[in-house]
Amino acid sequence: MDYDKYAHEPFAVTVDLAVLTIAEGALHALLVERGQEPYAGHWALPGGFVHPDESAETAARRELAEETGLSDLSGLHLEQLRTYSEPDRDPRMRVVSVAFAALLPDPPEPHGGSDAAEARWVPYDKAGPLAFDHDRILADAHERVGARLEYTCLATAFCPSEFTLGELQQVYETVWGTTLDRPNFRRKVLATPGFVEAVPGAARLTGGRGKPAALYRAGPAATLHPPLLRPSPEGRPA
Amino acid sequence: MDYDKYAHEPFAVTVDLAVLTIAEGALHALLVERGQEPYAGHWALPGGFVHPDESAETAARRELAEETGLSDLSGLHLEQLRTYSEPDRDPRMRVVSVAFAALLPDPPEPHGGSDAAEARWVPYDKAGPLAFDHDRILADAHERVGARLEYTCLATAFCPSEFTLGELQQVYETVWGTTLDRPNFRRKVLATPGFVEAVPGAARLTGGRGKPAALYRAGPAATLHPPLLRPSPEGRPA
DNA sequence: ACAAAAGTGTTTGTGGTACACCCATGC
DNA sequence: GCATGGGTGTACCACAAACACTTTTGT
Repeated sequence: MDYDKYAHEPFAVTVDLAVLTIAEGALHALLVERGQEPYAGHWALPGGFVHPDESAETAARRELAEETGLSDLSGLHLEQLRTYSEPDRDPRMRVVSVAFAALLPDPPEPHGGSDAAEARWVPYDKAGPLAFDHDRILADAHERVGARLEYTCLATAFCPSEFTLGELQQVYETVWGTTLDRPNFRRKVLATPGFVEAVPGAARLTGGRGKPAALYRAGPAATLHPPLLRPSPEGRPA
Repeated sequence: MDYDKYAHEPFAVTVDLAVLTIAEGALHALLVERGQEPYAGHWALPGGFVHPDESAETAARRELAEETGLSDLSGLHLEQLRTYSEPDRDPRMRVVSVAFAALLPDPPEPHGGSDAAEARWVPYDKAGPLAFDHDRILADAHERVGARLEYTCLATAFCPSEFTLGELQQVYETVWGTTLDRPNFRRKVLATPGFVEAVPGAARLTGGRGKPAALYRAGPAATLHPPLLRPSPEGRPA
């Protein structure tokens, strides 16, 4: 280790955000159209350089606000995914990128911003091919979120502050691509202390028709014990 | 984004390794005594700067070999933990560190090496206080490994290529700090397809006394379905 | 009346827990 | 024989899957 800051080829450190939401019953990712080379005109994950006085987490929130014009980041759940450091992942120079997975309820309309020509919610299946190694980052984020739904209370981060159990269930079904039994899901969630809290007296129509659903808020718990396992990913009827 | 590599204050990118093993029935971490400022004479996690042509993963293996003289890294399991990027975490300059959790079976004796005055296996409970934010990294690694034991086949990475079920159980008990019911553990492991494979005919004495135990190898599976949950971390009798 | 969505009840089976018990080896 | 550690069998309990059924709303 030496002390000369300029002795080595410098590294740049960036953040990339895989921002997910649920709209019209389908998983969507937030993408920006790049305004500059390399990959100008291609779609990419929002992100950018970490400033000298910022942590990666701080930079992630700032970049998201700048590039997409999203102002209400209060409901934003940010989670570090992993760091991508292959030497050739950016053609310009050596760039190490800290990737984040982020979840938003009630997708607001992005505006496009500083470095991005345009920002848009794109259905997850139709998102790609993306610039750099962003296809892989987005896929890693999806996998990670799916896994974390099983044993954490993460699902509430996809929902607005007050939500119905049907909406919560839709989060699981959308991310996992499965269907769940409604009565059993309901029991599981309500039996887990601290997962959700009933909003007294409140109810809301969901599909326009049908019985109004009771409303819930996210509870204080962070982890699920026991976990809410998804139906056997392998052929095993688990 | 601009293209002038030297426009900003440069970042340095390092790796830090929380290398864990089980020795004498207790969890141990691999620590080095720092030979240079800052924190000269203090204990720290092994690690160092990422070279311009390396990924963080490559750098992690190289640094571990250099600093500890460990030559046989074949059984080494490396897993990215997270990236620590607080602006003031290193007093010299802006250093972003990619942390890894690593597991080794059968702890070999480290030699001390290039930048480290000495390298040594230290019982996990007695490891600290460490230099920089390494106490936190080590704690995060422990927590992560404990969680991943539940739903991945990670435990075999703590074991030599051939091991007994008793040894595998000791991995769980040591990392979790609990005791498990032997018959039930055995059934769980054998019922999970691809977790372990029997070595035909082989057996070994373990404690010097007792019935020789059958030997197993790590199987092809990577994840555990259903998971092997640890006894209720909260008071709940799960 | 009918459809749609929320919510309740019940049955059935699997899997985990907690044991008791048998086997093989060293001393 | 006894201690020690490996391995098998079993009874009980809890939970979860599956599905029938009731309730409340809009059209």
